[in-house]
Amino acid sequence: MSVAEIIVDVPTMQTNRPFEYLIPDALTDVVVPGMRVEVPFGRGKRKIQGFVMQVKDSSDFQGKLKPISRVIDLKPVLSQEMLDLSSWLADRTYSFQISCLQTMLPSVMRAKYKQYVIPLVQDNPEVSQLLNGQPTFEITNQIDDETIKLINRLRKNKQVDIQYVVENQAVQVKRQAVTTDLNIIQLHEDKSQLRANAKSQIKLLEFLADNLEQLPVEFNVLEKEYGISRAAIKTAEKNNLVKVVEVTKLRKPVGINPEKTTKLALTDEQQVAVDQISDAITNEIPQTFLIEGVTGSGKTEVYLQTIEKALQQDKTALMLVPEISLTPQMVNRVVGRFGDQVAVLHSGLSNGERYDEWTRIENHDVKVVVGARSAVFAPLDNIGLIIIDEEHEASYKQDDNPRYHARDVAQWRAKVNKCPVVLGSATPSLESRARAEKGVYKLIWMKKRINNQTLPHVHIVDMRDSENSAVKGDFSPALKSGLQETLDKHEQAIVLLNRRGYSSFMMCRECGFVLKCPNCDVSLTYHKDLGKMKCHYCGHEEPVPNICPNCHSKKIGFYGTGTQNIEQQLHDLFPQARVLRMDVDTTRRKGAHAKILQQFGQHKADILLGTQMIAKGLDFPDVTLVGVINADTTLSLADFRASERTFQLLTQVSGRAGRAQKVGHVIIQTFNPDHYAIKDAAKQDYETFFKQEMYLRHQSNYTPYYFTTLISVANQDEGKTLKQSYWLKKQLQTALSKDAILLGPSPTMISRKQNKYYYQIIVKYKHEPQLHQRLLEILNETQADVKSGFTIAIDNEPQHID
DNA sequence: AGCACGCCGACT
DNA sequence: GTCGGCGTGCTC
Repeated sequence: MSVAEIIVDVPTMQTNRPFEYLIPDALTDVVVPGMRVEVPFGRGKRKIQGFVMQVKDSSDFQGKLKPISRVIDLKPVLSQEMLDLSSWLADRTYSFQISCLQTMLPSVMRAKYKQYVIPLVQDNPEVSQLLNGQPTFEITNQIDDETIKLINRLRKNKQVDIQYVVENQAVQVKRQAVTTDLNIIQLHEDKSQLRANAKSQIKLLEFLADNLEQLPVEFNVLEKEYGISRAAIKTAEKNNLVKVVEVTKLRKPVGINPEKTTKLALTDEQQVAVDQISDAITNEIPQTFLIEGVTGSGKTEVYLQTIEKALQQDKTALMLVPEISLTPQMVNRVVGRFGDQVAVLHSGLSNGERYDEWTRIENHDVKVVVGARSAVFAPLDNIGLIIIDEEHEASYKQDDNPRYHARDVAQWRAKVNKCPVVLGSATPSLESRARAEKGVYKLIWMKKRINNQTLPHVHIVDMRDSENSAVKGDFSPALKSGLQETLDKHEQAIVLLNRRGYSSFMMCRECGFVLKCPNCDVSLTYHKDLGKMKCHYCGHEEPVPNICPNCHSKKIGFYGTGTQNIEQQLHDLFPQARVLRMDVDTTRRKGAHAKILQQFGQHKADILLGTQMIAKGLDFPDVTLVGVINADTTLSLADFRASERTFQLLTQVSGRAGRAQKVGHVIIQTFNPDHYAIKDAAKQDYETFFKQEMYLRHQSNYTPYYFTTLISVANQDEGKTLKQSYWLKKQLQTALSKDAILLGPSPTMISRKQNKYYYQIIVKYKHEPQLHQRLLEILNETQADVKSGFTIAIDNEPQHID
């Protein structure tokens, strides 16, 4: 007897454990751990997807085992390492194991479920009407209640049945591609036969001649990278110049073959770093290194040379970068060094493309994977090195289930693969830096900028000063003249507006009324492009009112500063300057982000205006001025990481000024010029900031001195939410020692989102062996409430508290 | 999640 | 009496 333990695709607490299924004789030796299978589940004829966790030859189950219906994959899609990882992850993040398994795979591998009504009788008028001449009727979630009732009744009376279909979306799509039988001489001959105005044909033949060894090449590559249209290819096909074939395997897109780069000579500091990490790779030591390297100290070269080391030893390497710095600049540097051994997992990929990249990795076609957070689950074998660049970035933590931190996953995989982890940052997170202090991580300093570039001159502008507070707009005289000077010298400037939450809202000057979202407890923000008021949480839209809905006064107007507003001010102050705005609105479209940066890089604009996203890892040699409009908005948040985030942001953005030969200037406008986060950022002095911040974290019992767990509770009914919160707190109290600190319940900063009320409880602790178990029990005990619209979320080591 | 079972009220 | 409302509990 062959039995499989299977995690089924039903994300609830009650089904969050393996279920046993019989492996039919025909599938013995076919069903192996890590494979997806289709199984019957429940009393009806429902079929769902499941993951095989284990295969064994006996079962303790008392009832009758059902057999596996069919296998979805021919070979396992998850290795034993990943299966083990999913168990650990589920436990650590308090999430369902099925959710963990699914996050490890490309989204197209998630099963799609469909239900069809199939007739059991021929002559029922109601059935005939429902089917409407079709053999089956698909049940979608748009079907009205009446029809659902009808189907249920017909089913009870055995007039119809319901068929469940598990669909696998992950099929390799066939793509059209071009190839040719002609050789290079024939191609040139044919080209010369063409009419001179057959531009596309000439272009196509030239391309083919240049890339003969790369054929076949996909249509979409030709279209996107070379502007050769489908029509042109068809014409060429008609004239027997080319052949059109279908390809399943994704070819490496020809266009993004960047110039090969070679190793750069290392500075002493870089050499030390490379040597230490290489040692750990060679000796297979799962040590975590923290490279604390100022901007421009050449961390990337260290990454590249250590990756090379891993490859030399026939190992693979994984490099994580924040989504936002996954720019062509960055990617080209890696691909330039390692060529087609690299797979890049960026957000610009379609789901199909992502699946193709995943397949390439899974097939061992690549040795290096570069990607954002989720790339930490890349199906690499024999990993020799894991790098996490900009280690402090909050985006490494996923903010919905499973709430994992890529750093933790990386360290887990490092242990299994016996390889080092390299964390790199100019402004490490407090916890990482503290671990380095304690010797848990090995600290590597890189204090010198390459070519001894000088650090930018930073000027802090006190906005409380009379000359500054008297100004109408948001630009102090100092920033204005700084910008003017930069423009005069034909150099470029970056203007940072801290946080988008600070954008325009509507307030009545007569009664103080603020226009708010009807579903969420936030003010609506004005979107100039839509000409509407919009909620950032639920997407609710409404027209801009011209009289106050409360007191009917006409004195309702915009307040606050958004990027659009600042852009207007820039136009008014410097009419001749070309301004590029980069924020959530202008970068919503895929690829828009890269396009804006490219334009700016080509000096097609003088000023780049934007939010946080312009602060990261960009390297524009002509930028000599960075202006920060409002340094303090992140400071005033009621979050224990507020200072850390402010410091990191200001340090990062200041690092953008004056690379290459030119001296950079940074002008920071603030209402808190004496705050240590701002003063230390101005001096680019991480160590001083670290000491001060550690002292304050110690005072207020926060990370890294204490562990934190955030539990948030939500319900449509505010009273119920509060009652549940207090019950929860009491439950926790009984499980915790006197040393633990229990805060709340308190309403979240946005206390109502999508018509649900949110309350949170914070647990701060040093050693609470009971806590984990108690939280799991609580999750189990609250199952009934979850069904009635109640939610409970547990965030282990939250990145922000709001 | 989806389904059955079971217990209540208001209908032919 | 019975049809159908939803609360509860189970799924290998």
